[in-house]
Amino acid sequence: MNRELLLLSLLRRQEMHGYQINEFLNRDLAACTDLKKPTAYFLLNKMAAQGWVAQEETREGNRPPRRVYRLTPEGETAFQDLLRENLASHAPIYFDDDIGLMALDALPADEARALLQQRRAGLAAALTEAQAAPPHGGSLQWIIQHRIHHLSSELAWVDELLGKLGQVGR
Amino acid sequence: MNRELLLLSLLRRQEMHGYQINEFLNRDLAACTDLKKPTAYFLLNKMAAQGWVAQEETREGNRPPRRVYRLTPEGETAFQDLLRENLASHAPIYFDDDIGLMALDALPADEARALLQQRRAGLAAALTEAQAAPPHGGSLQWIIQHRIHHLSSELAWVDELLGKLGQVGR
DNA sequence: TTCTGATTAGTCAACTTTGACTAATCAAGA
DNA sequence: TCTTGATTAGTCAAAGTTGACTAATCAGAA
Repeated sequence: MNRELLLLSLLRRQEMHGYQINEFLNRDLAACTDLKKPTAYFLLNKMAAQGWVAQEETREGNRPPRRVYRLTPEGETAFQDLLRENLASHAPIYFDDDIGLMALDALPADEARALLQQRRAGLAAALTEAQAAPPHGGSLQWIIQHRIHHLSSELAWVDELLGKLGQVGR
Repeated sequence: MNRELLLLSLLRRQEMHGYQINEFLNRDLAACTDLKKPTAYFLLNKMAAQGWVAQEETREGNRPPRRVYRLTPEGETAFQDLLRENLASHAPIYFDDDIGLMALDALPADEARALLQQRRAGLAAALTEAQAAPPHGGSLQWIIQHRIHHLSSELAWVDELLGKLGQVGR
């Protein structure tokens, strides 16, 4: 449902055509979601069938035609319902990412530590990059701050883990 | 790929039949993954076709027959490859959960805060529950500790957010 | 003038995931 | 004796997701 909410919240601010939506997803939201173009169209069509968004074909000058998507009143209601649900609940926290930790003993301790060091480096790089971006005052500011918060937390966790493994492993 | 890794790491420790696997997923791993029964069978069949796991039908006494899945040598190799990849990389961090924060201004500030308080309460309950479980020494210990770490971090984040919204909102 | 890349529209087949369902055996309670 | 719930096996249609692809217009570079 959160992907519908994302699209509805974009359209709520201003009507957009598909290319615009996908540019926004790729440019501004790439770090925050993995919603991709065919899925976006799939969901837009689904929501159009539900009456949450309306499509209108327009054309300016000789430019390629645009199909503009905008929110209907039903869409606004759905948006508010989804928003309330989204704010009130936290995502279940799954750690597919951590599954390897179930089987740490399958590798030599040295190799496992080296691999986790690689993970650490990747996290540190992502954190540096996220922090380097200029402070953002727009609608994405909370998401960006959460991302930084989370990356810091993950980095601290890997360090803690490496510390514990270091003690045990030698 | 991480779901394959999960199944392979289970089978690596001991061969298992489907019911056992799904019981383990529902009982012990429910908080860590959302891998569900039909997906598990789908992946087991796929990996069987790839030669990573072998199936064998057994029957004890009058009990219903069992189809036992076990790792092949190719499966062991695949397991190690996936494990190395898993340990060395961090999951991309997507915040479908946070999408509502893009549209906070769509609700009265008071209501938004109240909804986030609900989220906070849910996180706090999950954290209490996770911490209440007796310290776990088995293969899940790191995952459980990561879960606790993450829940604490999320709780701190929501508190920080509520603090900032409180200042702005009045 | 031709070619490349941005702008606009998607589509499609293949893959993955899931809620809901079927089917059989056996132990134990009512 | 009958019913319920655990143990064992899944299946299936429907929904969601994605990599790769097509098609048209226009501005600007070569």
